[in-house]
Amino acid sequence: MTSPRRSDATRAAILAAARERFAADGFERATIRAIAADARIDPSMVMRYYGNKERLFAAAAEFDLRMPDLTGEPTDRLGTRLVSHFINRWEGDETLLALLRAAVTQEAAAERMRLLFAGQVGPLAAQVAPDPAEAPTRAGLIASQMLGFALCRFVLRLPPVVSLDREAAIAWLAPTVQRYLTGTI
Amino acid sequence: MTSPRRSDATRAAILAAARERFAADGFERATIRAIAADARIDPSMVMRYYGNKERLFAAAAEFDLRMPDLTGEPTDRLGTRLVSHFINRWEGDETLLALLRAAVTQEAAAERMRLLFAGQVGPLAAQVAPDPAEAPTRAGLIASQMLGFALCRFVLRLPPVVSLDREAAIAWLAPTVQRYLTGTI
DNA sequence: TTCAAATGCCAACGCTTGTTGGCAACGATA
DNA sequence: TATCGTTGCCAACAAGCGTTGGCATTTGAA
Repeated sequence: MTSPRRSDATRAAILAAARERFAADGFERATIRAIAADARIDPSMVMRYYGNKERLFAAAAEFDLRMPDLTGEPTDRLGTRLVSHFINRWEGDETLLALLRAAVTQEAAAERMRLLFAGQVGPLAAQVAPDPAEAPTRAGLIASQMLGFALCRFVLRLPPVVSLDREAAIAWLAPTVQRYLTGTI
Repeated sequence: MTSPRRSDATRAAILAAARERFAADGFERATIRAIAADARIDPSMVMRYYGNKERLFAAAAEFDLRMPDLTGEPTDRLGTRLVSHFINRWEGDETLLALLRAAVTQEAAAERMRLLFAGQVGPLAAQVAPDPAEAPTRAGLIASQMLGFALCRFVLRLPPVVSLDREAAIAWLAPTVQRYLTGTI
């Protein structure tokens, strides 16, 4: 049981600013100075509370996919449920965007991304796939489609992908994910 | 008709080194000094021949998807043909990898990626899609899957995606691309 | 009231970066 | 041979970066 510190508000402000900057600019273009300015504190405070830039990123990019429990869900609705859930997670929390932007050049961020999909999508695939041994492959394929969609929509901003509304996106992507999850090759 | 210059070999060496570094490290982590060292010349030569780092990248990331002519191809083989072609392009030329890594943080690279898919996949989709007006959307969806696959395989290196052999990758992805190209929602 | 810990800012360090200007060697042309 | 553009390197610049140490102020407990 740790008692709340007076600096908790500062720590939180730093973390929020860091998430925003990392999401918008990526790891190397987001500077400690800019993050500190956003949080209205001195850059040296960032160092005191988080040690260095890498550890700050590690703290700011803490993320959980919060995969839903799909037991009892009709098998043919799994794709729709999953795509809908992923879009929710992407749009409700910019941390995943920060993670994606950083993972392209930061090995530590890439490793976290690997753990995220292997550890959270993998088990879900193991539950519903015809052969549980294929679960990692199926999780990887789902990652390729959902990360690719996020890349095109939020990072590259391909106009036709940006302008897809939520329902159209689900209608297009759900059958793909459904097949990666339960279909046969 | 421009006559060949004595420095053409140097220019080519710089360009080759730049492609390699940009592909491996991304735009900001690839330094002019490192590129010059790889090319075994002085950093100032890079500036003389390419002006600045952005123009060097623009020259190094010149790329064409070389989309094949698919007229006369059986409609149901389009997905396979396309996926196979994309994998060839990815594996045969690291320029596309450099472009992807840079596009995540460099607006100019992102713009080039947008033009690449709108200008080269779009027209192909317009030929074979049920409704040509949907061509941009279909091209965007194909981009989301193929870029997502490349992201997971070459950049993030998700183990199950890396270990997919060529045939398995085509078998999984081709139906997806086929549906994005010719299927209905 | 006293005092030590916590909080915050300032100024500066050392390093790397992209970029520039000048100077020597070379090579083709006259 | 004399000349002039080309090719290349060296040294240095200004700017920005992550990071550090010291000093003032505030806070909460004794």
